[in-house]
Amino acid sequence: MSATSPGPRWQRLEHDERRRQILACARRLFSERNYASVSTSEIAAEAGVARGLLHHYFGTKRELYLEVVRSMMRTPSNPVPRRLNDAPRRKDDIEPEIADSVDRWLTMLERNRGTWLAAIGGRGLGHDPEVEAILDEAREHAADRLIESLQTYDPAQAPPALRASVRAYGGFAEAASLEWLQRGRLTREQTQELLVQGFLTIVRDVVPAVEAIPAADTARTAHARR
Amino acid sequence: MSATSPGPRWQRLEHDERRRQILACARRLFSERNYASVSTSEIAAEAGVARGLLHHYFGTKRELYLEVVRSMMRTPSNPVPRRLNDAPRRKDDIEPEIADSVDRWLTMLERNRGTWLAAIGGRGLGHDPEVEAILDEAREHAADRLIESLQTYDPAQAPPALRASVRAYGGFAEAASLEWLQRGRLTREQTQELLVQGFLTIVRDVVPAVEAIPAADTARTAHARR
DNA sequence: CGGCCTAATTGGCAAAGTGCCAATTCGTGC
DNA sequence: GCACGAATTGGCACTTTGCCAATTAGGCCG
Repeated sequence: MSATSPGPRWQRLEHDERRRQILACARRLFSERNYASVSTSEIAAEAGVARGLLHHYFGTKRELYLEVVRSMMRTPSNPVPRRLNDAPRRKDDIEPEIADSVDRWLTMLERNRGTWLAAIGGRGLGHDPEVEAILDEAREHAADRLIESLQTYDPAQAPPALRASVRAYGGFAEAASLEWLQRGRLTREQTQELLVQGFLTIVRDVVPAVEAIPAADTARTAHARR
Repeated sequence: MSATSPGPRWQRLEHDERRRQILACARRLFSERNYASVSTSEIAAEAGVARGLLHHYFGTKRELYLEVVRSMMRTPSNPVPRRLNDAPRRKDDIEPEIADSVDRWLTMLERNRGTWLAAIGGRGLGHDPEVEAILDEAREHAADRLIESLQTYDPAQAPPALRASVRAYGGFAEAASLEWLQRGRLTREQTQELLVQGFLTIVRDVVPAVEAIPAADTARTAHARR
């Protein structure tokens, strides 16, 4: 702060290093708030550089943002089995490998929790709590209706694990519908079959297996007695 | 433009009607491009009103945007069974009702294709092709690895329906993981079971049923028609 | 050791966008 | 027909973004 010291007013960094530093700051800010409410001045201040420098390195605010999205996507979004060794086997014999790959993937999620939630959770970068809340409410409502149709639980008192499973099926249904409407890799008839059979097997076979596992016993699940 | 005609320079509309008109214009623009690249001036021009009027009706650009999101969410995101009539029945007996509800839901999707794709497709409003492309590439890559692990097809030559089903499972996995990491309705053990059993039943039981249905003859058949 | 030379970095300017409010204009009711 | 209220406009102040010329750090060569 003392203007008497004749030291350099700013430090010169190597190209890649400065770039990484700015990117890291932008990444943190974009993870917390949505695109529009993060200003380039703010990112520059966070990185301790002049605003013009961002443009020198990334061109425009949008390009910087896209770079952030790319860096986030380095962490996978699905369980990805490690290359299976040796001989081909029957499909119904792959359970151990799948279980293993899912396990490794979940461990990865636990470690990169923050990053993954910022990238995938909250639907794409630019984390926008209000928009999220609106979408979530609609999905939760759909889940209620689906639970109702099972005629086993009152939606308000269904075990959290069941509700979560139904929400997972919702993700399944949305993705399948996109494949039909947007990418055309499914016909309508195939989509229908996928959704119906998917629902039945999940409800009939998968959910009971999940419910057999002890639930988290936090306050939230207290009312959903074992 | 002729200043000679003494007619009113602008027309006065009833509160709700003007509001709906502006909302419709905003909705169209926000469906086509992302939030930041749509300006309030543009929306106002589209609606044929002064920019200040938007603020009179909606406060800020962001509030207008949130209103658009809400209006989009009136169309459901999941198949929602109609209230099941009469007596309770066993879970394994509900297939007809589920099939029916899925069918009605798919019909609704066909009718509201544009709206639904804008709201759900591309993950949330603010349709951003570049961001979408980045996320899609990551998910497609994960699907490749998953297909590899089945040791039945080379990922590059897998039938579109299989690839689509795997992508649907990806949606399932992401939603389940959010339930664990974000909402805490699943324990890690439950998530593991859900993902493993979900994968096995989908691959073992659902995919074969889907593949038994004739595929679209060309890759983009369904996609190409408007 | 000292000046030069390149490239990193800054600071400021112009254009565009947003929020807001006072002034204006339409239309209805008295 | 006139006044009053609500709808609508237009413009002002402020923030943000994109850009570029000027400045300065710090390595290199003599």
